[in-house]
Amino acid sequence: MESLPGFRDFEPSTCAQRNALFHGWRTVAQRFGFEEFDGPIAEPLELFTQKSGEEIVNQLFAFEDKGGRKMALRPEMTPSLVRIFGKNLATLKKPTKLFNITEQFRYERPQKGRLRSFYQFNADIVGEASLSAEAELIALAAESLRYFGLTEEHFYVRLSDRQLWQLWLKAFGITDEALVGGILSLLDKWERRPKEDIEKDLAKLLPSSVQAKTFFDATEQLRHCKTLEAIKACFSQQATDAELSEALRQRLSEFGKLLHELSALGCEKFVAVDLTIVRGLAYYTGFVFELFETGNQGRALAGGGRYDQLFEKLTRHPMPAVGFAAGDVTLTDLLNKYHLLPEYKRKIDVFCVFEETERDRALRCSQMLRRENFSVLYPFGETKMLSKQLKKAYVEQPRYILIFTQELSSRGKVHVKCLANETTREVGSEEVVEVFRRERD
RNA sequence: GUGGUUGUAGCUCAAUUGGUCAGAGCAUCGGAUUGUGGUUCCGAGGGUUGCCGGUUCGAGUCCGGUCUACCACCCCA
Repeated sequence: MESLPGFRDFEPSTCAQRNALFHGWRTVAQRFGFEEFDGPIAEPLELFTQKSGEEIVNQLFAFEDKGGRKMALRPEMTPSLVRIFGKNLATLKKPTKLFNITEQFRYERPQKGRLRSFYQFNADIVGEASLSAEAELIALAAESLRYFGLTEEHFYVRLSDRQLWQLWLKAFGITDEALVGGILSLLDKWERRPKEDIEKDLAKLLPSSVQAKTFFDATEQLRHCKTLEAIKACFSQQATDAELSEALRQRLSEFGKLLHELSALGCEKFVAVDLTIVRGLAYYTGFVFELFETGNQGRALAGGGRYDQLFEKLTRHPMPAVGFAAGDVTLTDLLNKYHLLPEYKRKIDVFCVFEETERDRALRCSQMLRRENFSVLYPFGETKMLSKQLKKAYVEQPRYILIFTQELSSRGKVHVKCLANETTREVGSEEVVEVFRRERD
């Protein structure tokens, strides 16, 4: 029987790779002082529909329990985070820096870089309105990739700002919230669809005062801006009133500060201003970013941004927050591509082989060594010839082989073979543990 | 959810136009080797060719359906 579509089996070698990812993520998050938390793997369905709307249900593993409760496997961690920490926001330390490594589930068609069950590294800063939070999260995202040996040759951060986009639309007189959302979602698929289709959709959305063609060309120009100066120049081509100019000046100043802080954090090599990133869902309120392989092959390695209104929406209490998530599927693909995931090999310290009469003695010794934190194997079942046992022992490549024979026991000795230098020592039976303790140091 | 490609042993792959085609290597287990050394040699197990149906004297091979995987859409929290 096979696993369900989009679900994976983790045999020892792939499980070890997965755990290596988890270890790296956890290590780096702790370096930044983020605290690990976790929540239930399933939540009330309502938690997800409140945040994302009813349409989300057909993308969820949603079902009813035997008590008729509507529930769903978690497709992301942010709603749980808001639920858990929204309970006592008033007493929450600010800022609170949180991370977790969770299995998540989305009912979608599996394809490259996307499965139905996957793991994500989530990091969030709650209770910090300043851009220092964005800077630190982007730095954390970059460091979590650097940890595995990836450099600016392999990946980069595309940094954008939904507030700039709102200002841009405002310059065209577009302020209606639903309309802004519609155009932002159009921006999200801008380069994946033919120009004519985009213009057609724009013509339907835009107020009659704005020509689709004009808007498209100007927006196309803004999308390609690589610097803040270019963005400023782009805006200045539009007729903007004093209020808008001042708002733009302030926002560009914030953007500049963020870039500056990222430089101080040693991330200038990784970060590119890139307004083509807007991110699909509407709850992002400010800076947004996505990490990609250089050349933009494949899906995003990580993505996130500021969501200052989500707490209020779900708990009625306002609370600024920024977060990102990085998935294991795209990262594993990338690391495999550059051979940055080591081959897994079980590490055994000691393999015991013994003559039939010495079995109990060998097992006693094995257990003493295990209690001293050494990994120890010995053959199971019917005792075979020493030569056969040794064959098995060598396959495991232990650091040492312990040999127990009747003849050695009669003299109170065992043999300790060191595979590294092919030497054999004769050691007193009672000293074995002490000898290994010394070896360890 | 829509379209395209695909499927042979645990893994990687063979099998002429439909006709001894169900095979090899790796891996696993056993023996050679009745007591201190891996690499050698020999052998064994393991597949209703994804599943269901159809065409045919005969299907791994052709046709239809279905499922999986992959790719492109939709979506991407």
